[in-house]
Amino acid sequence: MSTTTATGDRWERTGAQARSHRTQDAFLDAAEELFGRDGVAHTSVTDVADRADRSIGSLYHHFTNKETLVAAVVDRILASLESTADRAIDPARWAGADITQIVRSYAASSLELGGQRPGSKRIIVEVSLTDDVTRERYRRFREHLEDGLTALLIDRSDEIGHPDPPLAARFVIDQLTAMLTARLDGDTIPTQLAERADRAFVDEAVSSVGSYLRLADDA
Amino acid sequence: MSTTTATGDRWERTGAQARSHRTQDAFLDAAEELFGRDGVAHTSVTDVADRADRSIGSLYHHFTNKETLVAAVVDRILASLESTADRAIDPARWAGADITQIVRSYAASSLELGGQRPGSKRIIVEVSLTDDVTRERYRRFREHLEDGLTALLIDRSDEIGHPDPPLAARFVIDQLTAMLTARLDGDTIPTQLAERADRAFVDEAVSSVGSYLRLADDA
DNA sequence: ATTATCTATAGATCTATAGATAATGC
DNA sequence: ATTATCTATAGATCTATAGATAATGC
Repeated sequence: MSTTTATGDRWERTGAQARSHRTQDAFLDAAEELFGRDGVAHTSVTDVADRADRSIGSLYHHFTNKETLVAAVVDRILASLESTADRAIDPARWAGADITQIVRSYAASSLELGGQRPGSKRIIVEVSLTDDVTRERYRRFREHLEDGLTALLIDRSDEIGHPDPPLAARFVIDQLTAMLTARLDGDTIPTQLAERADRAFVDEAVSSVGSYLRLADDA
Repeated sequence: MSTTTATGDRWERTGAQARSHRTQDAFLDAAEELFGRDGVAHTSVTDVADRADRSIGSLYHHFTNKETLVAAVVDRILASLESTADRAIDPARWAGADITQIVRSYAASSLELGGQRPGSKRIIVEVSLTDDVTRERYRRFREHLEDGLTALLIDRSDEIGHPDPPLAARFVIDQLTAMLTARLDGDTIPTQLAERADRAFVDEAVSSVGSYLRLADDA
């Protein structure tokens, strides 16, 4: 029947032929694009098949139902985010770097990654509305990323002039994440944050972090 | 036929009987609740009629189609937000208040209002995805609110130690708005911002604003 | 021989309407 | 007399399947 199986409502690729692999990717690419642009609920499986230049019958050969297709798209997005986050918070990567460098790099690369795939987050947020598994996995991803970044800052407590370094580190990462989210959401929160050029925005964000933490070279 | 007319795709109440008024409110209340909880796309007009304890025929007597019902709900939400914002940024209201008081009040009342109706924003964001008029109106609302708040701060430039008060005021309002948004989105961005108690969060946000602006009583 | 794809369509769900019945208020 | 409401259902749209045809790779 189908070459996909739902393991605990999740998705697993089990295609045999090389053609199968290409077709599944074509469906996933088409689905991700349309889901991100028009929303999952407003995109029909027929739309996805048309966009992928394949038939609706072929789509249902590869995916049990629309839910499975959505889960596959979500899984691909989250897996990519998770691996990026793992690399970003690896202490070894930041050996020798100071807080300003870490913060600047986090802000700049978030904007770059988020700007490349603006629909990804929209998909995750929409699916999370009704799917507990996705909501929880997304929450864990962000928690993992923020915890890792906070730890990088706490490891550099000697640079922090704020009287409570652990609390200040945590707050500053939350604050920065909120600003990056606002800026990346664009249509959702399009204020001055969205209008200012990326570089100027990062500069001001880094400066704000520095003054709140009372970094050594700031005093 | 119908007692609603679509004026430029917008909605106008034209009910005659007292009963009509009550029924329209019942439909709007039911729709707002379900739209906010399950999403507009996942809520059928039948769901709305059932929730309002009225028939589908009655719903279509009052609203031309689902789109008109959605527009009516959106209009009610935005009108409420707009009037709240107008009151919040009235300079007369803040005569004698300093920056810290303004910022604290903005943060506290945003959290209070947003917490009362968590679904409102979700509805606006979902509708904005496909409706240009709503997206633009929501953007204008936020721009108006942020411009007003920024002006209140700039009027108090003598309190600001930052070398560029207009830029600093603008940045700080953006930053604060981003944090409030993150906190209110709860499920969307549930990190430490969401876990900390409202009062502690407001305290830390106000303190952060103070240190970035280099407020007089902070130096 | 097995796997992938296509066309055609069944089945489910949702929006919207028609026409009959009930309530309102002059 | 006018307005509001209800029941029943038509019409549109979407998901999913059946069965025939084409391509793959041992």
